[in-house]
Amino acid sequence: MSTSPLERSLEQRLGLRERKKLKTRRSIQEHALRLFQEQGYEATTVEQIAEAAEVSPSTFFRYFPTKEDTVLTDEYDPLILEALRGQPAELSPTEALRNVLRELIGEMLAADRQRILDRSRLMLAVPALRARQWEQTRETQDRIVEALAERLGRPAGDFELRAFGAALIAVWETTLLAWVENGGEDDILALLDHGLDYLAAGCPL
Amino acid sequence: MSTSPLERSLEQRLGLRERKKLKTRRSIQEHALRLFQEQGYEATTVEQIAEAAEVSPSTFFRYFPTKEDTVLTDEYDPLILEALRGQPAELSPTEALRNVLRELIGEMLAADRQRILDRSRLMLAVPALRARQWEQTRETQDRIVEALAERLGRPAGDFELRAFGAALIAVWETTLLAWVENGGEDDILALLDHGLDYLAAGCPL
DNA sequence: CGCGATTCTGAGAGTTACTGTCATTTCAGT
DNA sequence: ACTGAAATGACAGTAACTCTCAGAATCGCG
Repeated sequence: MSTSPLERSLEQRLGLRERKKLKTRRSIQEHALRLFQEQGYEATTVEQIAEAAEVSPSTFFRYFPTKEDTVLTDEYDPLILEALRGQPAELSPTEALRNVLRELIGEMLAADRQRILDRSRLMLAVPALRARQWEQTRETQDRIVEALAERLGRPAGDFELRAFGAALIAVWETTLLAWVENGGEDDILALLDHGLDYLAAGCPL
Repeated sequence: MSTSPLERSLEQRLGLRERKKLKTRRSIQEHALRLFQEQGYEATTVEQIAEAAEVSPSTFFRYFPTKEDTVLTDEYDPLILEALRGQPAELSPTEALRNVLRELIGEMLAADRQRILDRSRLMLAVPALRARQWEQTRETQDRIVEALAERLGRPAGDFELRAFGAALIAVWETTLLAWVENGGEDDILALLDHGLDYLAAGCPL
């Protein structure tokens, strides 16, 4: 008697193969992050990580294209776009984005505060990671600008729109940086609001 | 009869050793950039560059700590600070920075337009270079913020000041990017003014 | 000019992140 | 159980660096 698809989706859901893959992936990532904390990022070799996770170096690279990717699996950026498209059309871009950021950051912190703080610290401390992170953020910025262009019916390359996106991301990065530097003790949402208000006021100095 | 220090400072100024070093450095850099243009950045190995410049790979690394540095020797960023400190104290930071950027970009373009365009294109096209460039720009941003803090008598870590610096740099990067994408045909100063005005107006959308 | 001290250079060996190939093992569906 | 597909590990190779060391070029001084 074979199990029905329904039962299986409840009990195991994924085949043994898939479960093993997920487990291996998590194992590699956890050992990597642990070793980075213990010995530093550069001082930790892929070989060590592979050994700790009990896989061969070849397998490591099948799961993570680069050593950096063990830190930089960024699940949040795609969510921003989704949330942005979900915002009511009558809101101005500024308001919509403020909502989106508030929502996501709220959830994010509630779920993972300490892990986010640790990872952010690592990313800010290691040049290679910082660089990759910025690259990723830039892509998100571009996609936000595209989404806004669509929303406003402006051309995709619109200069003001791009400047807006860049300035917004800059404020967000400043906020995150300030928060991390202060050990995660500030109220990051208040800080962000402050930054956005300041930006909307034309950055008076 | 020995030459006086004065004469030497006009005629050779530097010893043979120093002159050779400068020559070697320039040679390596020129061959590197040429090869990058011809075959692409990643496809060009340090060994090839060294061979073209008629030095050993060891020597290459004595002159440039990394392959990236052959492209990224950035002589402009330090000038910004100097120019900023030279601005009259009664100008607002915004005005002062606008002046500084206008001055420097004007000079820069007058001297080297095509080379700047080529190098910028390369830097924007190659991820590794983009990343390093951003890192460098960030450092400049930090120093600008420090200089402004001093100028205004605010604490160095002032959040608004940092947000200002970040937004300003973001607008500048957007400007440069738009200019390069359009083949350097726009009036970059007009574009920059537009961006700065837009920022000062609070990025209305 | 000559000579010792300093600096520059090239050769070579080693490390590490990554890529590609291929045989072996492990799982999935029948 | 059996077969095709996917995952794995061993291995070889590349390229960017790093370190060391011996020899050559340059400099400063008498």
